[in-house]
Amino acid sequence: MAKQTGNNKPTESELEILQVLWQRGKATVREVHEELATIKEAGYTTTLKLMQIMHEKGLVLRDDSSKTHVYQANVSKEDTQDQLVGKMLNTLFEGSASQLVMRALGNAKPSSAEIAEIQKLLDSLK
Amino acid sequence: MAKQTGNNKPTESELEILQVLWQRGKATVREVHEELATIKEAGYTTTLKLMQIMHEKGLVLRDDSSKTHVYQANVSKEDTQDQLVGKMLNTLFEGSASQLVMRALGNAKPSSAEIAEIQKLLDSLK
DNA sequence: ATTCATTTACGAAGACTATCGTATAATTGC
DNA sequence: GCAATTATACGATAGTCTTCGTAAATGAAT
Repeated sequence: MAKQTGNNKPTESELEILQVLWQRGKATVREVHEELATIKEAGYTTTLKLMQIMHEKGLVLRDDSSKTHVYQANVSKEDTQDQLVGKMLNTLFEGSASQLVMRALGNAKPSSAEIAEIQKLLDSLK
Repeated sequence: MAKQTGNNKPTESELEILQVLWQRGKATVREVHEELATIKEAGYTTTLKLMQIMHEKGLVLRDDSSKTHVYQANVSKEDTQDQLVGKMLNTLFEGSASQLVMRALGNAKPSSAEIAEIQKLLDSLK
């Protein structure tokens, strides 16, 4: 999995595609496209083009040994999350993680199971 | 303060400018520019142009009663944070606030004061 | 008043994104 | 083998963002 260097962050559309790849592991353009079709409108060639560009950028790997190419993510979900959360921390929360956490928790009304999970993490940080 | 409608989210550069305005309340282009100069390189007219565009978009208010215009934010920091955190929740964390919180906390090494603050919020949610 | 500095306004260039149409290549089914 | 389908490749377009040069307006200083 390629290390992310900071300023090659995926675009909105690329993130949607990465979501599918993270979830499925490997997928063809058609598969990704069908899944995206459930949440947005776009032509098949649009998805194709995006995935080709992502390949050029190194965001995905491609197996083109057979006619129908098979793609997979080349950046981890975790690295991507860290990268974007970090960016957000700097540009919107002055680097204060707790402020971000408060905002996220305050709005999202987490379930008690989620709260317990966070509690556990919090305890381990103390 | 104008309500944010979702798809008019500020760009990266616009966020930098909003940061300054949120902090100072009111500011001229020159003041914003000088402050931005400490963290990035850009010509004066670049900052000016950005702020003019932000004015057209309604992101900032402008008092042009004197030659040197005075700007202030027209979107609240809180609304903007909610908007972008919400977006991130959907596109990167499948809507799970706790996952986002874990990521943010896991990486940012919050101080014990911050931890205590989060603990208080967590207690109030239980 | 004329010059000088500062400010705004305007326009344009370059980069990047997202979108799609069309062409070409490969595979499948008769 | 040939037609139809499916996939990829390529190029073009429209939109947006960032950047800056240059011109025009305003105000200050001598």
